[in-house]
Amino acid sequence: MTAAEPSGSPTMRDVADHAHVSPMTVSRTLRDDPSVTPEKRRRVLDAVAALGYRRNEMARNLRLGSSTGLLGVIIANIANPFYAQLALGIEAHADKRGMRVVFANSGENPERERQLVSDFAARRLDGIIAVPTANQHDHLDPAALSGTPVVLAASPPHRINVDAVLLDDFGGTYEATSMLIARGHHRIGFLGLPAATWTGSERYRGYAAALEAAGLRVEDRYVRRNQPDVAAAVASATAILDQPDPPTALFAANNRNTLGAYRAIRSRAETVALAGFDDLDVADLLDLPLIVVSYDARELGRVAAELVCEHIDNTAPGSSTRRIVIPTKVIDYQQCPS
Amino acid sequence: MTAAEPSGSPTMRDVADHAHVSPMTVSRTLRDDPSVTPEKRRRVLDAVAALGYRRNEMARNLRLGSSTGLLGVIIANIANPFYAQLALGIEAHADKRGMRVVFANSGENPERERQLVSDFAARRLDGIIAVPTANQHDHLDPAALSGTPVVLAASPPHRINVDAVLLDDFGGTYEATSMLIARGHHRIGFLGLPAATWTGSERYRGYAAALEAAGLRVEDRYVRRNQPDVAAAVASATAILDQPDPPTALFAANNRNTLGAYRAIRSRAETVALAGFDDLDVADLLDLPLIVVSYDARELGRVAAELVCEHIDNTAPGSSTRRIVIPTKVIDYQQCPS
DNA sequence: CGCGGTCGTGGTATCGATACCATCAGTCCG
DNA sequence: CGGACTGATGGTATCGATACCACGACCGCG
Repeated sequence: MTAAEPSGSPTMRDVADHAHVSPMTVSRTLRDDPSVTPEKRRRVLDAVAALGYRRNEMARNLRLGSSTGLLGVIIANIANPFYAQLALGIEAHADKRGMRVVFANSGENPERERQLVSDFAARRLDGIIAVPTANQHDHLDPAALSGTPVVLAASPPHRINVDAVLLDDFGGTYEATSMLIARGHHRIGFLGLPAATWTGSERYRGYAAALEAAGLRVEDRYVRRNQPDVAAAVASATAILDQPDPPTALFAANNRNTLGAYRAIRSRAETVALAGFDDLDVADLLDLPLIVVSYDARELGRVAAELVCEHIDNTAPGSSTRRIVIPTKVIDYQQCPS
Repeated sequence: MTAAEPSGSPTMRDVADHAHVSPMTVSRTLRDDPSVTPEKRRRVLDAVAALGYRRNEMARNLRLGSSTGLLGVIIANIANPFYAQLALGIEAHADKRGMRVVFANSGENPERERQLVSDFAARRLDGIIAVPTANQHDHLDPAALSGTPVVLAASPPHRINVDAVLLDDFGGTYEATSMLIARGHHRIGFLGLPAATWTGSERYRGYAAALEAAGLRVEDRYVRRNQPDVAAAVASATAILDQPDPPTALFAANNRNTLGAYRAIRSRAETVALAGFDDLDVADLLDLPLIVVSYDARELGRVAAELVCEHIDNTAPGSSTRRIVIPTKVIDYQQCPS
């Protein structure tokens, strides 16, 4: 070493000094500029290796004004397998575009979600895909995010102007509930999600509409709408089934509730039919008939990535707010014995 | 508007012009410097709101030379619930420290892992926690990453000097296999992971050691070690069980293999005992006795975050390579009927 | 009334990397 | 042999934000 190494990360100037060239030559070498002599190129690369130098992407991006090549994904609950599939779909498309994807977990906490979005925009990610936790979307408005494109997944925008990729929450729930009714169930319980969320209200709407279409009434005592985890779902299902004149079937509004309902039903003597939103990868292994509302979560992610990439490409994307709906498919695991 | 808005993201200078103050005053206002007159403060904040201005964190970090406050996590397979728990544990600790966590998925692709690590280091994240996919760890050496601290999870470092948080792969497998033997099984199949990975070789070692300790021999025809997904695990399990003189029990080296083995066993007439590494959240719902090697994945993440934070704090962390082992616990789901 | 001291504000240099232009050596051709 | 030209290299300004210093206004006190 010709001199004392600087304490912090080595910079391009350090490499230049070490290789006895100018910083410009270092920059060119690392940018694969062909106009660098093989001799100097070698010296630079040696110095880079000797110092463990690594170009500072943030400074580079600042100077170039170019995009960061990053797509940010804010998911509501990393422990939910649905989001894992969503993530894979997003990655599949981003890969083709040569973009990198980073994920952050809001933990279904609106304040955290707000901070994460703000942070992603401040770091100038090229685009953001968010699964909003609450119904307040002001913080997701690109106009308030220096124009960073935003696409919502699984929830439509509320008072802001962005694209969204949705599930057919209403239709899927309607169809599955109707199937229970067609099997002769007239008292059907509902394990739902908070009414303040889009999925929570849509799936409830689907449930209620199916009952109404069959001339049945929604009984509030059969409905619970706030189970944050499987244990709570078990408790709610048990409470519903412990009433006098209990339902003969349950509809669960997502995978957590389906698992909870399954556990509750399994531990009792009477048989209760079960249907639920979200497929389970072990659905066919359960020893109870189960109807699920299934959908291609990966496709949902892929489409969301496609939309956000279109916004990234078009400097003037127009003000068309697109809503794309991913279809759902009802699967009856009673019909297909493993 | 007093003038045409600039096309790109508004900058501090734009805000300054709009508010008729100098960029310095804008900077001070946004930094909550008390030496700004309320009057000008208001003008600045109004301009910020009017322009949708957002401070550029990258430029800010560059100037301040301060840390980014980001912890990067590179996980091997986002679809594996184990990693979701790991992520939650990391987040729990990072939250307490006021750090943000971003995740990236290597998809068990070593080249992708290399790119992601390089990218995280180039963007000057404060620290990296990685679950390495292969046994080649050169790209994870902090010396080659401008000194960015690295902690490995679930796999010890190979020829590099970093801390790691491990599972008791050997012990857990040994104990569970021994339990199968104690139940009278003398022919035990093994669904493993690639031998080139740490977990793959350790879990195989545990299996083999348990057999040997009981005076049994490892039969190669009972061993398959490369099932990348559940379907492949089903196929391998079926192949093992279809042989003449088949095993009466199987050990599966991770949750994918356990599920695959379960499916294979379930579709045949004879009963086959099953044990596996990784707990399943539906383990108690399966209609077959099941032994699992369980552990606190969240704790693993928490400890990894702790270690990497210590490195971030200590400017000279010493060269002690620590390895912390998270204990495993064997759970017998036959014993605790739901 | 003048002098030192605070307080609010703006100018300038800088973080690390690169675009642009200047420069200088070497080459080719009229 | 000289001038124009190509090609490698270095100097300078800049991206957006902020640390540091400088400056003018205002205050109180002798």
